[in-house]
Amino acid sequence: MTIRVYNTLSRSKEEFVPRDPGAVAMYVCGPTVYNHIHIGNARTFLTFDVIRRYLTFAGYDVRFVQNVTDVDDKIIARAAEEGREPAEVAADYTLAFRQAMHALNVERPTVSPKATETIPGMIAMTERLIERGHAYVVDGDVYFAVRSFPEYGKLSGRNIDDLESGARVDVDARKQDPLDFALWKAAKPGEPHWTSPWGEGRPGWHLECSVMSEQELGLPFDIHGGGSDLVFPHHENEIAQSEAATGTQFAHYWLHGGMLQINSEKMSKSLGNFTLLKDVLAAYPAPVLRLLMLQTHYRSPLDFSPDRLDDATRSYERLVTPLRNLEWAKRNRAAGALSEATQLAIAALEAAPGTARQAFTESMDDDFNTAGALAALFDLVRVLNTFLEQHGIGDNARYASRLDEAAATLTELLGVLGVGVSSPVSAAEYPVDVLPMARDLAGYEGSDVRAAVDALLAARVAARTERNWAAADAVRDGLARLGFTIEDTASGARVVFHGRG
RNA sequence: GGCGACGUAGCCAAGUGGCAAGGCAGAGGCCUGCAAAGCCUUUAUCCCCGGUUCGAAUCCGGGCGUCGCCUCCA
Repeated sequence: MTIRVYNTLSRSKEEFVPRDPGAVAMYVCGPTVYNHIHIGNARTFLTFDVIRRYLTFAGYDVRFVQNVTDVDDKIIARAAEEGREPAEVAADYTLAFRQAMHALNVERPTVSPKATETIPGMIAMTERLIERGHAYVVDGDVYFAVRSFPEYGKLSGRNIDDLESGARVDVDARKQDPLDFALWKAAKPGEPHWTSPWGEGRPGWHLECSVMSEQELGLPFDIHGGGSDLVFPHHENEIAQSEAATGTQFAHYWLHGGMLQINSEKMSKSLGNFTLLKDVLAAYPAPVLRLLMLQTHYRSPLDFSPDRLDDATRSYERLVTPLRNLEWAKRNRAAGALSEATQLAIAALEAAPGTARQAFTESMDDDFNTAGALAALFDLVRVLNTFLEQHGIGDNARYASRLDEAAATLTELLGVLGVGVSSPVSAAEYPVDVLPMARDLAGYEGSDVRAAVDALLAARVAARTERNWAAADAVRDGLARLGFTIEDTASGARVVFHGRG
């Protein structure tokens, strides 16, 4: 199997060949911890989580490095606003970031270095750059000289002269060239600072990624990822620093995720049109948000709206319902009157997992086409649903094992996308409001929510047997108000709790 | 102004030379007391105009429209 990836550096899809056979070294730019992350940030982290998971699924041993920028102008500004120490602000939002990533089911990086723990390496790289004539000192600041690196602009496809004609670069008379950027900044009073050969100061933003990736992965490493808004200047500057300092290629494959948009406009903190990840996850399960984002290719823009989250909720239901139906069918195996499956139906079921796996893999191999991969899973769902619809599970173990294989494949491949399918809500989380309802409608006097729901279902069965539709529907409507849906099956009624009424 | 993406059904979206995936919504049917879940059927002159080709959503040229980067930004 050959994986092809779109490389920003070459502007084309290339066959992915890692530096070391069987292993992948990847680096993804992490957050600057001055606020909670928004769902645009989350999209990028989700994208690279899926890429990492897929590479692992494909058999690679993935070393995944992601920095935390915990010293920066915005953190200092935020701390000043709140009358706190920058380190405190950074620590709080670092924790919040890790919690949010956990909630989104993003796997933890192999290593997650902090900028403040990488200061000696950054000073060393700055010294190397000065020695090699790529950087210069002015009043305690150190700047990288872009004109000293002839390949400057190769990632973003621009040249220094074009950039300068844009007239939006700041004019600082102390710089040799307006595009020169800070490797080291002299600290102003009250700012976090470290001792350096150029006086007390703090590192520039771009430097940490160059240093950490080299320290943790070695050069050149395989994959460098981030949002497409980091291509210029951040990633361009990383390349300039690292390659000027080492004379070695920095990273082989540059992968960039598309922007999340609101009303066709980029979501960003400066525009103020952002939604925080933690707020979305408070209202929708993580798999739903993941599914929404994975239905679009990672490099395309994705317009976000609550309506789309609702659509994704239904898509998610479609993916997990067959798993629920299969479990139900197994539990009630003896109860249902089940037809003998035809050879054709058995053949279809038998072929489905392999077909799905192949289609999934082919899509993912093609630059991580998650939308295509999901289509393969929906096709598998249809086969599973159709078989269960027409034949049930039967007592025949041949069906059971084939159904189990199909379900296991579905679960496994969803897992590669990080879309969890563990039973959404356990009975323990049923609302206590079912108790008074069960007392009124079913005469249930206990305090066990699960038993209360069972009693309500039994009362409804009794009412239906008597053709007392009003009583039966009172149970159904009452449960619906509490967030339960009743599903009548060939082997009895069951409830599905959605957690929201 | 420079550089770069994108425009496929009511909505979202995959597909980059050979009869247009998938999801959501809608319509009809099956099942149901009515529902829910599920199954079956059904919904596209691929932004416009030229060109290349036996054949174009796909390649080339020109329009129109939308977005991103060029400043902190995932």
